[in-house]
Amino acid sequence: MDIRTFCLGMLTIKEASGYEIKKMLEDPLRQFFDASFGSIYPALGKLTEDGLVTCTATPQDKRPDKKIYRITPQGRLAFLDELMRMPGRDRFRSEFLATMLFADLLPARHLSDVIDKRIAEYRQALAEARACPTEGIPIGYRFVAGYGEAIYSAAITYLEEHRHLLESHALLGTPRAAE
Amino acid sequence: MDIRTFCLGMLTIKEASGYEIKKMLEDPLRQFFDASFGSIYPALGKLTEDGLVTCTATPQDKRPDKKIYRITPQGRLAFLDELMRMPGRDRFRSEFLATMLFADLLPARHLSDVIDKRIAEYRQALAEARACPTEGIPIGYRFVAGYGEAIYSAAITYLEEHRHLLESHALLGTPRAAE
DNA sequence: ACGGACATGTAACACGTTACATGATTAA
DNA sequence: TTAATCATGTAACGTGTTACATGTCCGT
Repeated sequence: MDIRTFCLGMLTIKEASGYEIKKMLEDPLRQFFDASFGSIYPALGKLTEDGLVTCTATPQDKRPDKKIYRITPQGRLAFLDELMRMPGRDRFRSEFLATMLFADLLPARHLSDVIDKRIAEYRQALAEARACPTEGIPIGYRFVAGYGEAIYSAAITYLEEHRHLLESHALLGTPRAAE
Repeated sequence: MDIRTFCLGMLTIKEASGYEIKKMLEDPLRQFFDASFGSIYPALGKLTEDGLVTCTATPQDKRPDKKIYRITPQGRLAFLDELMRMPGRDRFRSEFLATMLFADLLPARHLSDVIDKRIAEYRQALAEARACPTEGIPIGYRFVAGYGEAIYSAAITYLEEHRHLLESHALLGTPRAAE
């Protein structure tokens, strides 16, 4: 699902400006969804052109007009259409895992440092997922936040229980079997 | 970590052709890392230009030369340099989760179908992670495969235990609070 | 006869990020 | 005075995918 479609989806929940859509992607959802202004604003422009949303500019003193976008009936249909397609594969791109893949090349101290920091980040993500409000939001939000909790809990547990595999290896300076 | 660096990393494990690097990314690792020929071949070309790898073309009958790449000492240094940098944030882009976010817009049957299929896919991924060989590969490989197991197990459990939240909602046809 | 594995490579395209451009208000 | 929040938008850039181009061998 591209940003354009995702914005359209956000507008099924409530009317919003580009700025507000960006904010909705923070806190509980930022782990899974993210977008920059540079993609949101053009996306909203295109949706307006295509008649899937309407735009009302509200003048504000000493600021650019706030543009409130609302989804149209055609917009709802188009979004549903997109939503009914079978979702594609997940893509879990992780620089952390890429680093762990080559952990045997790293100094022991640095390795431990990287793992410590990542566990701390995951704890942070977990706390944010748990802070997800339980009212006034579609059920899907809670479901996704819960998914985040489950995944991050599992990741933390795994890292804590298995980090020694990499760390003991690093301390021993064991050379690779392949070399 | 971009594809170029990742190829360099693969070559720290053993010499390989572009085709072989692509194959190394299948099976246990494909969940986390992936790359197309369209990115691998140009990457190897650039690495050769930069002197980080060398290339030996082995003629084969009735086939294009097989080009074996080997990492150079400078290549190892460059890769280590890259590996020592703190890894950036994970990016978990999931069309499935994007769909679940708006689950309340979907017909109940379709929703169940999507969840069923996804659970089946995760089971498949889990089986592949478990099939990861335990010998002749760097310790990091096993660690990453184990991470995959942990994550996919947790995801399956979560989906099985919480899918009813979305499904009962869909059956009831409960309208959104926000509307 | 057809698809898949082997083997490399290029070009067009899609998609999103970062940096730039502008500017007021408010809290530390 | 420095940064953050509010508020929108464009252009350059990076990075990777898909499709195209070529051709053999092997199994069913």
